Amino acid sequence: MLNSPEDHPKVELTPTAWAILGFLSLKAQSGYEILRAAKRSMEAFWGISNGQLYPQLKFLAEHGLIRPVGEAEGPRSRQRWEITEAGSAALRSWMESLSAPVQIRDENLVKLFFAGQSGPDMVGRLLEERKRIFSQFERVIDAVLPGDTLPEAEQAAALGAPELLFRYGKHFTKSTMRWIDQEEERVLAALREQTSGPPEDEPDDKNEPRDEPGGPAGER
Amino acid sequence: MLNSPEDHPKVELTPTAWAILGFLSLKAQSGYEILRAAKRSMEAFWGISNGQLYPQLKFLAEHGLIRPVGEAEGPRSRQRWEITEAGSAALRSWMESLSAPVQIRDENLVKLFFAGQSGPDMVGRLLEERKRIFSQFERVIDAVLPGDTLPEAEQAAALGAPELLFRYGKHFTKSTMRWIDQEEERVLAALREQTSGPPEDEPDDKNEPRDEPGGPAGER
DNA sequence: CCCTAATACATCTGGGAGACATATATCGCG
DNA sequence: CGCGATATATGTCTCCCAGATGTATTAGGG
Repeated sequence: MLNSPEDHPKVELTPTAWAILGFLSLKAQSGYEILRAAKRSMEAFWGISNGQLYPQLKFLAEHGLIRPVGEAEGPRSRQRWEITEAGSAALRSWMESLSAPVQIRDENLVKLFFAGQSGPDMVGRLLEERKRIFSQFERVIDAVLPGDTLPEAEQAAALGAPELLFRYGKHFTKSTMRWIDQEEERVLAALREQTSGPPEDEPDDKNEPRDEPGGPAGER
Repeated sequence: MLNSPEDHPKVELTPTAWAILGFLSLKAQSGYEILRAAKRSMEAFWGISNGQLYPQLKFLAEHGLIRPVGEAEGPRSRQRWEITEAGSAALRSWMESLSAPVQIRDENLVKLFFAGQSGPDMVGRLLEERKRIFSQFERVIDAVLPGDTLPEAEQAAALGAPELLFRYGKHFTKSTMRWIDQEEERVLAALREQTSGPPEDEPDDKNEPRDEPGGPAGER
């Protein structure tokens, strides 16, 4: 047959391209539909941006991993795409390849890192903000499984997703919230210490929050 | 005096620039030292890349938020920097400003999202990989607190960090590992179901992993 | 039939990661 | 003392990516 795997020798794809291919493996759809599906289903753990999507669709088509289905009704009208045999094969081999390490960018945590210098109440304020951030995060997660309004094609893949992502998101947010509560107790303890003179005892923990030697502790 | 806050009206800084400023608020140091400190202390939750660091140092100096201390011994030799008054003020107002939402890029999770189509054992393989990823992650976290080898200046800020980051990292990895174990039990259940005919009962959970209604379940 | 909004695709700008390139300091060793 | 190897330190380049913005198309209401 025509499309042997050797037709398109081996192309390096960007992670975004693999994700696009993944969505097209669920069903044939347009770029815009991919965008919305990605936004609803996995925005929390993986972004697909406008600026990457359309060039990548073109690139994937050029390399025979996807093909247009039907005709675009106009130069700027909706165009649906479907995955090819070669695309499915590539996708499977991607699934079996090593994944990139998890990458996190957490500005609130950076602030917390430096907040020690500014005293316990700065830490407290940042923990409050973190609570807000993660309750917002949880709302995003909750939108992943809005009951039974999911399109059929995604329900077909339900063994892995989106239920799995939903469960992970829930686990993740709940666990983070618990950590914040623990840290807030620490802050309260530090504040008590500060107002009532510093006693030497410490609760049950090995990492005692040691005072700065001559530092800018009580500058607020 | 000369450096009133109005000298440098208001500049938008990149998140990386704020982090650099934060490290210089701990102590005067060179770009390379910042790089190493960031790598050791917060690589897991915030990256500072080579390509951003040196241009940003120049930018911060131009805007009077940091200044060189001493002289560079040669055109390409070590140059130490210290934070200025204006820099400290800017840093504090950054700490009080709203933080960007947490951003995560988790390729393994994307694969898991699409893995349902490929059957339970693909999910199982990906969960195994996830375990490896997070045990690696935990080793990074463990390196944050290597006993007492931390430089003094960072120990001075210990109320917030690096102990706080260490605790968060530990909490995060342990929690993720627990989730993986739970999901692996699900996979085992699905595999049992697959080999011994599908019984209708389900363990105690509300999100039952439903079979695909005519799908490519047993294609391996 | 026009106005407006939603849909859909496309482009642009700047931040960020990592590889690579270059320059300097240090150290072992004969 | 000299010389290579390694670690330190700064600088540059490329590509990926997010988000903003721009523009064309479609749908709906009056």
